Amino acid sequence: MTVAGCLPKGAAYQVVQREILSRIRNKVWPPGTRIPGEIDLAAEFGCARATISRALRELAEAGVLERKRRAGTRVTLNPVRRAMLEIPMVRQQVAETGRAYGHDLLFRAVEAPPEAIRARLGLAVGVRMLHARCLHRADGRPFQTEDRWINLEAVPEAAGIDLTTTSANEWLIREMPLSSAETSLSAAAATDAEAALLGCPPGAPLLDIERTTWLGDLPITTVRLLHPPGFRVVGRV
Amino acid sequence: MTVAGCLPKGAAYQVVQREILSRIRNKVWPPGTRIPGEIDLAAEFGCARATISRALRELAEAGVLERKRRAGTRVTLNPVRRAMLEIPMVRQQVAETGRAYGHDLLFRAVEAPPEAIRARLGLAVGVRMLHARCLHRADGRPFQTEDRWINLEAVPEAAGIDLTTTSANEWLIREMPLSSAETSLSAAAATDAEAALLGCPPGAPLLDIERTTWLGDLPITTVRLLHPPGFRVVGRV
DNA sequence: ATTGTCATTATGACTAGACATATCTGTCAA
DNA sequence: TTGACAGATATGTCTAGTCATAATGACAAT
Repeated sequence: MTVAGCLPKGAAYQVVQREILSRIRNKVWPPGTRIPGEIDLAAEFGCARATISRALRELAEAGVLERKRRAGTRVTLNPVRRAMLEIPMVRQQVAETGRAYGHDLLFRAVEAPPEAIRARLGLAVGVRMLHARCLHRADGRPFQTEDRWINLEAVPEAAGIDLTTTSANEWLIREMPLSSAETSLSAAAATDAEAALLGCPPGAPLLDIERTTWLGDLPITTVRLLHPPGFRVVGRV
Repeated sequence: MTVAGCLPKGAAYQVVQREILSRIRNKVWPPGTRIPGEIDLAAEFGCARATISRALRELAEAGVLERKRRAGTRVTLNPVRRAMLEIPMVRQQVAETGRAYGHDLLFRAVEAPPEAIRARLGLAVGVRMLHARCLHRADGRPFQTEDRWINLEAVPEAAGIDLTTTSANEWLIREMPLSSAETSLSAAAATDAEAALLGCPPGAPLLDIERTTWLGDLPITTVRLLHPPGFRVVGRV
């Protein structure tokens, strides 16, 4: 672990990463600079090329560097801010803050989805889906409303679940692991019905999280989650 | 690239990842299962341990697996949904959709921050900060309001910028690369002043993105961005 | 001026083997 | 029964080297 006389704090590839980040910060390598190749850096840091390669690969994944074969490695010119949001299952989210979780099933039917939902999932005209509406509670108080459509062609078993005991979300996470999803966040004004459910005045600003989930190419479910005023989603970089 | 008779689609470590994901999905290895060790998998897939190691390491970073020395590798029991939001600079965000970007500086002063801001950044009582308010436009129409506080103790140069030509955000990204940040999203009702700026009715639901940035331990800036109704932030997993 | 060919070059992936280190387990002694 | 210690084990990291592949730039042919 001989890394150019550095105090060896942590693994060598991390020492390399810290040194590179420090050079970028201190404008030794300003944005846009082409930095030395892996072989040169390996020589400088006194380690194998694979070690440098790992350090650079991870920095590239983080968006700090841009790598291209033959062209070399450059410091990213216009870095994008990335926020990693962790959206846990409602039950855990509530339990983490030490409150009691509960949920009410408000509505359940197998019916034809509205055109917008059908198109979003790319399903055939005339398809019927499982539609469920639900209110999640923390210590009895409204925490989140859920309006979910499930593609029964992809998950026919979903038709048989007792949604009053297991929430659809939990069932889906347990039975359909590793799906890919698109999440979008926006602000919406509470309709009269939503206001009544969430216990806030009509027109109040709600945080609206919508998520559509696929397993491979197969659309599974799309859900709209509404949160009462004051709710925040926090992410760190 | 001999990977157990597989059609070699992509790199070996990716083939391994796909196979592992498929086993988890198909309940060959249900959540909680301890999967075979790296050496066994290397033998099964006919590749080196380093290749298996990389495949598993990345799946662990993605939250699919949990790894512990001596204890082995297990399929994560309660996977968390992660949404990766990319929040580009306003200028790019507007330009990407083919609209013309513009911004107006509404306010600029060096003054004492409100208590909440001061505490959020962990600064001393009585500190003075650069305070700027700004309206960003797309094709002339209001796109985003910005209310920013900059820690002049950390970035004294910021006092000298001409904020009418360069927006504070762009200057900070260019001059202070690689800072860490905490981002939070919520919904807020438009005040009368905000409504006037954004061209929406008072009380309209706005998406509120707040971000606080540090360079190491040093707080740099905190900003509140408000977006008119209809604005969405989209993230993929 | 344009197109095609080809060597060069830097990254990307991989192997076989080594040592490091956290952690679990069983054993033995206080 | 409890605690301390030693061994086993699985992951974590690293090396030195090989082969693969994408992109570039120079040069030649059209």
